[in-house]
Amino acid sequence: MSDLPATYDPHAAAERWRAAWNEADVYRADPDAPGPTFSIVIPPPNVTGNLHMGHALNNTLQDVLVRYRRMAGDNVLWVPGTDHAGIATQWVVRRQLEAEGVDFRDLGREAFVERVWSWKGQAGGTIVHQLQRLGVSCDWSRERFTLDPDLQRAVTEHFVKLYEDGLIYRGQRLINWDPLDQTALSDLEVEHEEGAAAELWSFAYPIREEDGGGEIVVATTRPETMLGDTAIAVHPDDARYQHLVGKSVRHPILPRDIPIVADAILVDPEFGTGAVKVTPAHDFNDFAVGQRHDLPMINILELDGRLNAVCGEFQGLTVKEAREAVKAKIEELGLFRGTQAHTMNLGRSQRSGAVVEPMLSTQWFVRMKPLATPAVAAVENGFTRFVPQQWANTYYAWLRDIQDWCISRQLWWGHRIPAWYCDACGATIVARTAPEACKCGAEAAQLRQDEDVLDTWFSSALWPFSVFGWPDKTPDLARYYPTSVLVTGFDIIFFWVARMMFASLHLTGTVPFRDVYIHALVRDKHGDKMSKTKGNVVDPLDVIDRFGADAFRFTLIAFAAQGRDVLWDEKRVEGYQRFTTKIWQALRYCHMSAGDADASHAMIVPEDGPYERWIQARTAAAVARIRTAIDEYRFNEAASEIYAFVWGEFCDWYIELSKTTVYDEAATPAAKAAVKRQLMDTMDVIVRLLHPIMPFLTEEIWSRLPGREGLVTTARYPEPGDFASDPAVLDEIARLQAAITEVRRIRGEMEIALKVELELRVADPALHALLARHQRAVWDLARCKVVLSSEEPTASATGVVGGQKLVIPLQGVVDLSAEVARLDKVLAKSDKDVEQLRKRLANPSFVEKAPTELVDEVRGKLSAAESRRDTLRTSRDRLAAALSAGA
RNA sequence: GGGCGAUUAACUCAGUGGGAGAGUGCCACCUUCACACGGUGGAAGUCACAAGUUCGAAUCUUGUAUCGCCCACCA
Repeated sequence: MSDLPATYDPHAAAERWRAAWNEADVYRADPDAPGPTFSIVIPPPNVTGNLHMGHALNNTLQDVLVRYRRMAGDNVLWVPGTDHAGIATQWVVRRQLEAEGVDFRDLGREAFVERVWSWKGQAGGTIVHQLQRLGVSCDWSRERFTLDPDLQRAVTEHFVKLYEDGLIYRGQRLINWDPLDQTALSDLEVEHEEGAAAELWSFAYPIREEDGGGEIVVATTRPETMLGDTAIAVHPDDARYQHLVGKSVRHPILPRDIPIVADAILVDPEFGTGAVKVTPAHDFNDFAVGQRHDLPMINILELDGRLNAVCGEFQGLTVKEAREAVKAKIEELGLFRGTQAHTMNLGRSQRSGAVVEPMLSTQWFVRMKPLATPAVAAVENGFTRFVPQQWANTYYAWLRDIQDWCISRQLWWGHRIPAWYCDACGATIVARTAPEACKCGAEAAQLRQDEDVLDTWFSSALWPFSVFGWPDKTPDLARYYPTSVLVTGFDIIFFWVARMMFASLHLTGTVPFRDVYIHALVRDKHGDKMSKTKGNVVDPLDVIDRFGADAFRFTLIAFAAQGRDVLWDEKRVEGYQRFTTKIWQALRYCHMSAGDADASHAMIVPEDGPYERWIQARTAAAVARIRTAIDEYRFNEAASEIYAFVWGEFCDWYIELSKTTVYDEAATPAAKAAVKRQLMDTMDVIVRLLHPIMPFLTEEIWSRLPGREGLVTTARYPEPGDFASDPAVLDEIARLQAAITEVRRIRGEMEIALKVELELRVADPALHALLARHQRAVWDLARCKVVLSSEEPTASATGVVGGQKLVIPLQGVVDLSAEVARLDKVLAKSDKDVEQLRKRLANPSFVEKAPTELVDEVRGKLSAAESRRDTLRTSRDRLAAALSAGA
């Protein structure tokens, strides 16, 4: 195999293997195929989206699970797709039209929606292609879009069912209004900006003359809303105001009187003046007061956020302008009563950034309490499990204190609400298909469908089963639903996870997924959230371009410790890119030394040498640890186990040990064949273990291993039982490694080059026999000749392995005072070990109460440490004495 | 106001009851026939602080400090 390139080209490999997977159609699921079922639905990215670090992490995690389960023999399905993302998408196209000088409203609904679809056809696939560059193994034949006809049908079914069950209603309520997008928003779509500077501005309402005159002072951060005030509230126990309850004040600007009411819930008598202006149509707390006291609710705003006709002279002003104008007017009327600095939280639309106005509006709502209760119970009872578990608390907290969900949006792009209003009788008809006629006899022409569309998340909530064709009973639904696991970020537990839970429970009678793996956010290396304004955004595609998808994916996985944010540090990718190089170089070695090896897979254990048995036993242990780690969603652990095995055991030790045979001209062909086969077999195992994390590299290597058929992506994932375990050989090689390391340490610290050949004297026959058996390895790795001898020349270096002394004569090799200095250093450590162990055993309650095995273990350690210390000390003293005698 | 999380080597992070690890960086030596994107060895930490539980605490409890996030929102 001399045609093996000197380096790995991740880009060529990605191209090649993506095409090969497609060609072989290996990720298409078959509901009739055998095996345990493993299914995942992708968190559908917005169709307008571009791949960001969050997507990269999220999808790499899913891909690791999916590739692993597939190789492990499961019947795996990973459903991909995108979300129509109502507001976001409407905005993209709206801006495009504006750039062309067209106001989207002039285009009309039908033409606009058509335009969005055509945009989707051209540009909507961007994120899908970007995901593919990451190497994800979705079943693309099952790709779904939340506005596909099937999924629209599911949404309609969802709406109608909830309506029929009394869980959806239409009503006039206070909602969050985005004056820029001119649509209602749910509570979740409003983000609260903390600590906005504001002023608490006080003014007086004059009490009616017939009620005794005088004034009552209120404070507000929003003076303009006084135009919609319909009450003044005071605390019922507040002595200052008790006599005024039931009386009225005169509105200083508008021609109306306003009652003074007592409300213990709203009013804190300690705060401000203890009197509160009440604007039920523009404040959530005030709205509740209005309901309690049956107050009129006066809407003062147009849909674009400007003041309406109710406001008289202020009509047409923006809220901001009106604030100043009202203040000026009140000062002019002599009613201004002072101001003080104040901080408040400002609600902004998540999408548009506009300041959200609480507004009285007729909208559709989902009654949440009856839906939330079973959703909480399902997690409490373990039908769905959060990983890490702590996120269940977040989920509970939100669902237990939930408000009704406003689901109608004043947009054109989305699922149209399946409700019709009869012009003749005013009836509301909710139906799965457009009704032919009204009960009152009115014909279809007199029925108008609701103009609004549904919150995007109303359709996302169905994703785990709508993608399978629900409400039809499809084979996919039967086989793959409920899904195995949902992998997502904590930021959408409320938006999405909770909603999928209650929608699934209500509509399908089952939880949508067994596990929810919640991963963290990807931040920059300082822990800051990546954002365009901060300019710290890392583009995953750029990382892939520079380092390759394999190194990028490995980095994400290695960073993905449970419950922790991922702090992006490019240095780490560089490190893992080196890991790909290392593996590639290992492959080159295997080929150079074993290119003509027998291609057979068979592991013929009895004929194998000790190093082959050793690496097999180590492989068994590594495989077990790696499988367990992935099974338990400890991704970073799986990554570091593979890394440590490949680099620290296979490359550092097995490959080096294999050279004792590979480069030994005297070795028998059978011995060489066994080593060559082992090299290839271990590469084979490594590549299969690593495939879920580094799919392209491993596929490339697999294709270059002799005798391996097909694709690694369809190969079997290794199991610990595939490899012979051999405790005796593990112990033997551990001693060999310890001896080699001890010699290397002496060489390193005393700066004795490897080309200086040394003698390694061992007095213990057993240890000598062991090292002599591995003389070739000791020679290759430490340049020592092993000798059985209890003679210790004064000029020697001393080491200890397994309680036995190693002596290395150094006469003429090195300055012996260096060995004294080295031994002093080692002794200091050794003394400390002994001291610590003694201290532990000196504690009677430790000996008494700690488990016997542990106490025995510590005793063993102590005697080993003491013997080691004594050995070293004797040598050190002898050498020091000789030196001073000689000097 | 309520809740959650973090604080471990210079840096980025693992480590959920038995005496602290990795990668990067640093120092020394080595161009030895897979790899200098390498090898070998080394230095480096009162595990934020305080108290408690325990024979034993980075790990469990409580408190404190600092940082971050989520929820609620006294006008």
